[in-house]
Amino acid sequence: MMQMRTHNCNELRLSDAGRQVKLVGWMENVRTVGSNFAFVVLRDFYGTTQVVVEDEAMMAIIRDLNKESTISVEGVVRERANKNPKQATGDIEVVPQKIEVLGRCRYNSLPFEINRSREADETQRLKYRYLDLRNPAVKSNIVLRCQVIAALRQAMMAHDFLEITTPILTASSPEGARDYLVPARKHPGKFYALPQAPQQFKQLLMTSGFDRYFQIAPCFRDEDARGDRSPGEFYQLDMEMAFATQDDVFAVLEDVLPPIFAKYGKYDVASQPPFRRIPYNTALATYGSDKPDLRIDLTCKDVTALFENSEFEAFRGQTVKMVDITDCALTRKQVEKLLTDCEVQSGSKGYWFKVDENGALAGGIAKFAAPVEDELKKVLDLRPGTLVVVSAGEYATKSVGVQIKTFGAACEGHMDKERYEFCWIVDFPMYEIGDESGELEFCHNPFSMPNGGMEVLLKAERGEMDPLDIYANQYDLVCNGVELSSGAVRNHDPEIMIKAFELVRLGEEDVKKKFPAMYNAFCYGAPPHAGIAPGVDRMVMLLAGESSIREIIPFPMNKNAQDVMMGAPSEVTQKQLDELHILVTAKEEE
RNA sequence: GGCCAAGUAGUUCAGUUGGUUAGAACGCCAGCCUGUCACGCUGGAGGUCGUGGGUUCGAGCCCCAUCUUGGUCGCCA
Repeated sequence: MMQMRTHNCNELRLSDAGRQVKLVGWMENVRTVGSNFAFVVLRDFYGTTQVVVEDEAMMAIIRDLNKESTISVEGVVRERANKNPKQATGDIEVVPQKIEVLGRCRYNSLPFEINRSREADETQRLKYRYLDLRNPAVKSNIVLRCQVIAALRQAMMAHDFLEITTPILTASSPEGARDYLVPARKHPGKFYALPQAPQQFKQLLMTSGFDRYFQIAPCFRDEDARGDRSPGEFYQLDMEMAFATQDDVFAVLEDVLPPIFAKYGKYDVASQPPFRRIPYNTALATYGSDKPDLRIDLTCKDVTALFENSEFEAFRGQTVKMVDITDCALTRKQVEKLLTDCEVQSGSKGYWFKVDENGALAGGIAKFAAPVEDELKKVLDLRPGTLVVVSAGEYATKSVGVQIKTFGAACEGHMDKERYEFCWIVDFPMYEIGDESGELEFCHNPFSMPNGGMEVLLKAERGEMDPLDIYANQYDLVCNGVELSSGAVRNHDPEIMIKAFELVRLGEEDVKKKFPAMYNAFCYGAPPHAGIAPGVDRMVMLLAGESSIREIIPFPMNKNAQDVMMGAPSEVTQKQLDELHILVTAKEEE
């Protein structure tokens, strides 16, 4: 036989009995029964097949091998005496005539057991990622990732989008996150930057006359990690459409995403278009979050007015928000534990009271709620069994958002977990008062077209309207409480761009300096255009039902942006530094 | 950078008010077992309890510092 294998380890069935075959794979397990009889589990990418070793020559080879060695097994397929219905190949086994060692595993003790690697310490898993990935349960997320990306590409092409790659080595962008810089050998003292997103390139493509662009785009941002945010690099389904409105962008994603979520997701129900559209301010007021989880049926009510003169100091004169959770079976201890969890996440203390079986307010801060019980009943459902959680103070809005997500997940009957709920968050404010400067600043990004265009900017300039009331044609796509992407109708008009900058005390020179290529390009006739960029990693994470983004990245970095397997980042030679004209002024302690 | 949690055998964990020789499961090694499939049975090896200091007659446990990891806030237009 010339090929290395005739079948894979998930292929042979009862009908193959008697066939001469050759399999290859990893020796996953050996079960010896008696002294000259053993079952060997052979595993490859596709599955496992049992090899039964019955003679001394074969036994000698197996005894000499550590688990996880790769071997080739040539032999005959035989019907099993005892079949295993749990295994796809459980009706047959292979009786070897020849076993060849292909790659010896030199260690009889591994950093973790392959099939239980998900329970192992994460640093060990990342250091030995190639072993971790041998676990089919770990590998399956990477397979899923591949399938999802292929499906996205196919769907985008079907919608007449062209995939165009944009530069990885580009110019540092003055706005946004910290850049990853790359020293330019031929230009001492100058640096390339890795793109935080292909934002400017895709807008330039629109200006070039490409009508619909997309890219599975690598993006690089030097910011700290989170559970759902990988440090350093991530991928976006970046897209942009010329002569398009917000509705056009929504229509494409509402067409592309639900079938992919339904097909590849852990849950088979995905909300159907059109997705709910929730104005940013409404989302904050109703859900305490700009990324609400619509699987949860809880909302918050602002009861600030009722506690203006409260005896409770934490409420008096403060913003007070309440969430009524009907039919809540949580014990007092559980409630307080959950509130502590919320406090860790939001940094703001939470309070509670409940309605007992007689309809009386009890527990927690009931004493302070009692004086306004009648008024509370008008906005809250205070029937027996209702739990009310409360946030107060400067950060009440955000705090109540954390409470809704935490208690919604913990309380029976308030969250239908097995589904994907999409919504658009729309009408983001264009400007805000900066925390540090105390002056008007761009709230999100200066690329977005203000809702109302030049007219509203001029009004604000003349003092006829509050600039804080200007909304941007900007939107977020949210699924199950996860921000999947941000997008906008872009500001393609240099005049409006300059005016938008003038409101934050900048001018034409600043626009030119910050976005020279885009500004110049827009002066040659630009199409109105709009786009969005859903995060591929987060999407796969939702589909896989994982809570850590590292589970769906083939070779993830740890929280501190290190690749412990490759040893990155690492020191480089003095010669390399010299070529790059780099003087290192501080070093990390070894 | 702040806050919270964790760090004990190769791995995952337990370890009582601070008190004898630090345990279990899995893995590993040896022996037994001719139909296992999370094989089984018997035995064995394997520990500077993250590191350094302190309190104490006595510290895995208490205190301080430090390191590492995870979560979270800041940050992420």
